[in-house]
Amino acid sequence: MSKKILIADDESRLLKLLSDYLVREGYVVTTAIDGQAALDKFYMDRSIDMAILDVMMPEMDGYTVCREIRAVSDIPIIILTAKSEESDVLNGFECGADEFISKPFSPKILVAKVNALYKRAHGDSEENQKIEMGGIVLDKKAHQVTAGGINVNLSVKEFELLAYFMENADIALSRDKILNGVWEYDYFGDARTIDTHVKKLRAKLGKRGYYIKTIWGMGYKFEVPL
Amino acid sequence: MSKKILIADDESRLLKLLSDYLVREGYVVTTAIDGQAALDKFYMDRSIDMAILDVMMPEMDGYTVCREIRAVSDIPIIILTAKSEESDVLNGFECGADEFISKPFSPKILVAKVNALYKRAHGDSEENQKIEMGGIVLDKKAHQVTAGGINVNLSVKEFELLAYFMENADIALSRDKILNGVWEYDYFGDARTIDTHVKKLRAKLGKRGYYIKTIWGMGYKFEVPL
DNA sequence: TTAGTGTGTTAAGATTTTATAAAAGTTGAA
DNA sequence: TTCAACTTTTATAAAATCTTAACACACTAA
Repeated sequence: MSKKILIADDESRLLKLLSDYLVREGYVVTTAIDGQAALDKFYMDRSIDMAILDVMMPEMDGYTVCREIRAVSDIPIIILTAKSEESDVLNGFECGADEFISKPFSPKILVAKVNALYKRAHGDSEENQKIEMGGIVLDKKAHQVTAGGINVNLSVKEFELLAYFMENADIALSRDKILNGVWEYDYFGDARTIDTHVKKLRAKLGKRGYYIKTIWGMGYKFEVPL
Repeated sequence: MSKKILIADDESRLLKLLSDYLVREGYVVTTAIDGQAALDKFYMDRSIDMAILDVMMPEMDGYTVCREIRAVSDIPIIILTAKSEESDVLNGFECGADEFISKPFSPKILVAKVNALYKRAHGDSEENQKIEMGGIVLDKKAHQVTAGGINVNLSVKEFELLAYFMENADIALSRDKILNGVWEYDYFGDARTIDTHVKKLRAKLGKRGYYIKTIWGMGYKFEVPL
């Protein structure tokens, strides 16, 4: 597997920095110092898997390069923007890019986005949105749950809570964690709310409801018995 | 655990606002009104766990402060930028910051990012925390204990007490130390409380219960026989 | 051996935490 | 708007745990 990335930016120091980071992550990097050069390199080497394009470049701007590439290829494209102006964003979406990162940004963020895009493009974790445990099947995409083959009708919060439990099976979860995981960041509500939803979930899941164990003085844990 | 954050910004209103939010989240906040002051405070108090730096500050800008700190420390650093400063990519990239947040931003987002960074920096704290000794397996993540492969059901205090013992195996622990380690800092209760819990622990651990040895006139020690 | 001190055991009740049910508030569709 | 479904809060009951106290027992030193 190649993992070849094309980076185009007219600031050579930035080019070097980005390149270093990505090489360290195991990517093969090709660089270009202007838009025309980027396009040339893209046509020359059709094994390129991803492109990172600065907007402001001599010869040809990033949007144009993006459109040209997109006309013939579906590879992930990341656009680096210097300004977060409305027109830029519109331009960006229209050109068919997958991600935007506005400067300045930390190398970590860039690397994280590159990794995520790469994964998505290569179906590594393909819409793997079905979880099955102990006879409970949770289908995130269809937003549907069955227990022992029988459809269980859950409300949104109940569904999200169950999903959170199943994704963190065998882990003891404090109410705080559950609030952070299922509710909003700054939710300041009563932790007893969780109890109520747990009660409903247990009831709806029937005998399988007690996969959700109470850990007294601590929280809950989803655990399928052996 | 300290959770100490240094915030540097020359706008005192913003400083106060951020500080309030973070204090509410349980952080200890130190503030500085210019870059030099920030650096001074950082050097003065080396227990600071995270820094939030505005770019535009008198005396010394945020990037410089960031670089200075980064030269001697790996703490997470968040840089606050204004839109007009966004073009300063190289500075941003090179200074080694972990996150950039451009003004204006919602305090909610800042708090969320601070929390995320804090977690990441502290090794996710509960990844794979399994201790095994003499056939007793204590899994902090799952909040579960097995002795000889058989599940042992412990209450919270019992669990914490066992964890404390196992983390301090082969060390003689006075009741005072145990109280400080497992109970609240200024717990004012009867030392006999520990005895009661030790008894229950021993009983629940079966024959392995006597790994918890009594040191007469001193306290207890967890020790696995050879 | 014996007094003195520290520890083990037990059980009751005080405290904390969770379950349940019902009321109140929200939201979105008809 | 009104209704219905959902979410959240509140109140109370029920359960589990923690602490205390009392006493029996074990260890140590004179």
